[in-house]
Amino acid sequence: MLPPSTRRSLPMALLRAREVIMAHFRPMLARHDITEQQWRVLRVLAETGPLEATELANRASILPPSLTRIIKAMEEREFITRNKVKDDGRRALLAISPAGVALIEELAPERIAIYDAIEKRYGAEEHERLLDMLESLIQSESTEG
Amino acid sequence: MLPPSTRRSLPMALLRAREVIMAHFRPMLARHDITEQQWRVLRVLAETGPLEATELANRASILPPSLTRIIKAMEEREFITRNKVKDDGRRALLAISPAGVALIEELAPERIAIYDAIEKRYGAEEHERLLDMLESLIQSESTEG
DNA sequence: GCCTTGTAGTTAACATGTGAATTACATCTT
DNA sequence: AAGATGTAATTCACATGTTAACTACAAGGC
Repeated sequence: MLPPSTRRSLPMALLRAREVIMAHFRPMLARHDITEQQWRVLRVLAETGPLEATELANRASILPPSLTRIIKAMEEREFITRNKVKDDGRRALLAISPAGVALIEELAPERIAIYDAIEKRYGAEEHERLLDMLESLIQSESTEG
Repeated sequence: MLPPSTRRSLPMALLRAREVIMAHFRPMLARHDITEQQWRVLRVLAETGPLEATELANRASILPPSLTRIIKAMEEREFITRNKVKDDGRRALLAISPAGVALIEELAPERIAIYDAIEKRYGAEEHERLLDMLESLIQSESTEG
């Protein structure tokens, strides 16, 4: 089997695909002075409710050292809160604040419009199939292949 | 249309997919003390021949400021060379050195083995289809949708 | 109770991502 | 030829990615 060229390798294709998609969201995030990762943290907490750092890191696909810094910044801006867990001095519960919820709600319409535009350009069925295939790939690679 | 949950959004799926794939390559790169981006630069130059910085940045999907730093580091390690272009003092041609070629050749077998293992786990046909779909997505988003 | 082992989170060090500003050249215009 | 405009590359400032080391705490074994 030939070594894949950079023109057709899975890592490069995934990277570029993500770039072109995120390009549509960046202006929105920049206008509200939040990063892509901060946005992911907010959404996960909004959807899931309070979480400990490890679980939050997994769900938002952010590494622990990055999450530590992100949490600190977002606490200062009062988008999230942190409360120590009784019975275990190591853990802390992270939760979205009312201001965080407000930000999510403010951005919701634009966010939906962007997603819809992507679906429209690429095709709704293709979009669904692509998501299925990516999830399948993630499964095949993460379950001790 | 509902806002996509973090469990099924294209940006998150692309990010996670890339993570699980790259996890297989990182040990190899770490053993040779090169980063993922340095590896991309080497491969692009090996496949394409000498390039100017802008073209190299595009092909390797690396932003100009990052490329500046990467080039500097790789020049010091003598994996690449740089030659000013006559007639235009701004441009420089970047090329892979013999040591760079040697590194690529040394890693080739392991690289192929990793790709083959991924194809095997995920399915060769699925793999091809996924690449096609990703390229199609990139096209649909980059051509002034 | 003390010691070992394990776990959650943080810190440190360095590389890259990202957007904005800057420098060095080229080219165009008049 | 001087000035305006455009382009290639770099620099700056800050955020995140990444690995390794470290701290703080918990649970289990003796």
